Amino acid sequence: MSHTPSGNPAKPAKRSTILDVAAAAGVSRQTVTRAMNGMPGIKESTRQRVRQLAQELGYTPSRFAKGLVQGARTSVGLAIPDLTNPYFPAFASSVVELATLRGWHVVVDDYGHGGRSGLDAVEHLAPHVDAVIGYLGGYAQQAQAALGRRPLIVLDESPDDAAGSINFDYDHAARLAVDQLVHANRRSIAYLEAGSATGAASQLPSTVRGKAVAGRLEGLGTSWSLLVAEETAEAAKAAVAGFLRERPETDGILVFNDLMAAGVLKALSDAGRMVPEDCAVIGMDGIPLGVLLTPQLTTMALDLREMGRAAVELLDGLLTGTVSPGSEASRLTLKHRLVLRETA
Amino acid sequence: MSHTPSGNPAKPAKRSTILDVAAAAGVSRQTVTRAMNGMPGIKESTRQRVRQLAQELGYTPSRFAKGLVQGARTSVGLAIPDLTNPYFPAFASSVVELATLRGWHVVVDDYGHGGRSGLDAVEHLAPHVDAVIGYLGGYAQQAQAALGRRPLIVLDESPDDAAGSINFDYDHAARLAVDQLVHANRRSIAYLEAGSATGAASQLPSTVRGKAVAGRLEGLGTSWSLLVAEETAEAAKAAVAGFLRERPETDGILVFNDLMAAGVLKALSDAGRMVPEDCAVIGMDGIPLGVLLTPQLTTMALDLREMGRAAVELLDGLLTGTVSPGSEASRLTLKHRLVLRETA
DNA sequence: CTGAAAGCGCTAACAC
DNA sequence: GTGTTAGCGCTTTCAG
Repeated sequence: MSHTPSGNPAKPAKRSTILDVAAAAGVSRQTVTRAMNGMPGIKESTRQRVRQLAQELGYTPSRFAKGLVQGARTSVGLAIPDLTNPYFPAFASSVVELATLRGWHVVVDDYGHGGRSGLDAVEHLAPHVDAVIGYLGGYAQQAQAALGRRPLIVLDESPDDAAGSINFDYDHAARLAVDQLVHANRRSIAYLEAGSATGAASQLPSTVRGKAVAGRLEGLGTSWSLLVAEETAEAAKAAVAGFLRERPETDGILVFNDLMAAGVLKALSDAGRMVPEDCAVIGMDGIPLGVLLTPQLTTMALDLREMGRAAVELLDGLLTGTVSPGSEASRLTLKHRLVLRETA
Repeated sequence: MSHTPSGNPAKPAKRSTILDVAAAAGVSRQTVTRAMNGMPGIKESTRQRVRQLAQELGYTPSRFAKGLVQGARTSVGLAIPDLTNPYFPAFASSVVELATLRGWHVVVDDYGHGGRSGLDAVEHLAPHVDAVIGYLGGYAQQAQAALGRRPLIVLDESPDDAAGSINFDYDHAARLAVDQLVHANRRSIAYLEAGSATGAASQLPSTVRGKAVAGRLEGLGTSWSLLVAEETAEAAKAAVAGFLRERPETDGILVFNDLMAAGVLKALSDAGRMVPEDCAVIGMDGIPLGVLLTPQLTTMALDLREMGRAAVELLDGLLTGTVSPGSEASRLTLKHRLVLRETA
């Protein structure tokens, strides 16, 4: 048990500065600097004494003054739509790990609440960071403008206006997934798209991955249906539950992402359908959640650790000037791989 | 190596400062400040022109100079052991949301990689933040020391040395959970603890929640077993799989957290046990994952949004001086509630 | 080994 | 409307 010396500092007293410590120790501020930063050219006893005093006064150097003088330690903004979808923390975890390894720090903004947009997130982050990595869902152009010279790396979005980008080869993913279903002789395939549930009226998917899936399905001349639900497991479950009543013959479902696929599995189970016997399911993302489901989810997986590494390395290149903004090297395209588990 | 011709600002040229913009516009720096910050007392045409130039020069104000002059906009560090366990992002999401609402920004450190500790995380965060909220797994004393006067809020840890703390009433949780099993006539109960798998040799749980569960079980004179596994679904699954072979009579399992409970469910299903008929399972945490599992997980739930709010409000109090460090108001204790779903 | 000066980039307070 | 002065807290010279 340790006691706080001389009472608790209750009110946020004016932060003590280097000068307070210097005065208390009867030395100059440079000596304090030397003591605090472990610099040479100072007597060990002095260092001890100064540090002791600093501790007692609760002195901690101002990050602003330090940054102003020394030049910024890199600070990266990470804009994410929804930490509640396990996909994003998995990605964030990787980014944070690798950024930390480089001595950077990461400011996270989850803009999924209160009707905020990816642009809001970037604007909120902008004053505090040297660069931003983010899933913005559009706005790349304005977001890059808000950052000025500081690089923006956008994910899963048209790369034209950002310094860097990471995209996915959805045609490849769609091909693998659709073919898997078709080769297993699935005849009535549905694709569950994420979006505002405008009813099943719209015949065209709106997301890039949706379009890729549709394209492949059309290309094969397979009969298929489009379903739309909000990007949550619950909404997916409800949408599929309703759909199964209309189209009981459905024997294969492709899903926008794994989280929604979890909801689809629930709907199938509630409807008494065996998976994959009666109906196969393929998700997309490859998050760890998939193996915890019953049956375990077959999915188009991205290597999220690899993605984090790609993002951080790309940013490093942009920051050091090794990679120039908008150059070929600044546009990455990653591919999904088919992970066969139990649902297809 | 590609060198970009002048004209395309590729290399990280020396950041342009307010003076560069002032010079380019032929005005004083104060006018630039007024233009950039939307301050009054400036002709609209001048503002436009200055902003235009700033944009072209890629000028963005130095956060250090600004912070030095204006006093810090609050920056909160969030130290978290593992973004891969859905519990933590759920909590983080809430903290980030509410901090953002207050105009704060949040620097996240996930210290679960590379053998880093909670203390490492705080030390890494310290230079950049005005306060830290964190699951540190010990180290509160040293972490608070590293922060000096800046408040530290520790979660799920002895609160003695931190400015603020949030703890859980595990006795209450253990009572609810154990009684639920006992009243359902479960006779051979096991508790799966998180920790380094030292073999089933140790007869005593090491975590606070483990001790609470053990206490309740002992108090009731029920026969029970202690199991230990690392804090992952996979490890939990393996541990339980092995245990079920030794003790096939097991008919109720209490689990350290929901993630591990997911693994337990898999082990049970692999062993051909029906849940809850053959064996009931109760998790702890109340993360969204629970409802996606099959069968849906019964659990001792914390309201994570509520927790995030409690943490942010407590921090606000500490920062403004409304709450004094170490005072009664700075020590919060939250209770779990039993959420009955399908596994018990 | 220690101290004194200069200045990082910005904005608040006052001139004009 | 706009410019000038001062100074935020720190580290980097450079003297002693």
